[in-house]
Amino acid sequence: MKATRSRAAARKDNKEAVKPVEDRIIGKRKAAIRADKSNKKRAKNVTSTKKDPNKPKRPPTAFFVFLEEFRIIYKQEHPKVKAVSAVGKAGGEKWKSMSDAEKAPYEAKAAKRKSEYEKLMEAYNKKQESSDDEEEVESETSKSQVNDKDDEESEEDEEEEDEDDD
DNA sequence: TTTATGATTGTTTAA
DNA sequence: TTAAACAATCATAAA
Repeated sequence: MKATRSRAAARKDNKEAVKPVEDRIIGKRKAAIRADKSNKKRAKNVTSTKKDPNKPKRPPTAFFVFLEEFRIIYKQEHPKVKAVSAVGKAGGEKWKSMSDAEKAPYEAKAAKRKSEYEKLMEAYNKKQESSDDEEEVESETSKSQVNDKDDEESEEDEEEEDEDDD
């Protein structure tokens, strides 16, 4: 019921309602987002901008980076839990419980991701410039995934920075 | 089969 | 500056 038209209505509603930001509005937002997102996955964009042929996705925030690990741990302790919301709630709670020092490593990682994101953005911008008239033929249907199995990204620059002095 | 949804917080972005 | 949108996950439900 909330889906479909809700996605548009929700967005508008929120705007008109102008409700507090930290009131955990969620729920509706994501619902709308999800709908749009899925749509964009197959189509193009959702709103704003014009069209992103291959716009880089936003880098995970420190919280998300932490969540990635937390999810694994959570699953280990709760192998029966299959709800994504469960991990989200638990992760969020823990995240708030963590200190800045604990989040530091996660933030560092997120920062790094962001760095790459900026780089991708540059390329993306360039592409837009190039695509000016050139209709980017999206042959994703054809290409899809060739699966070259070249996935070797063992470039793990490990930077162990244990800064616990405090 | 495929897409949407749910829940978390942080970052990003557009106006 | 502000408010909204979006980032991942994954099993399940609905169309």
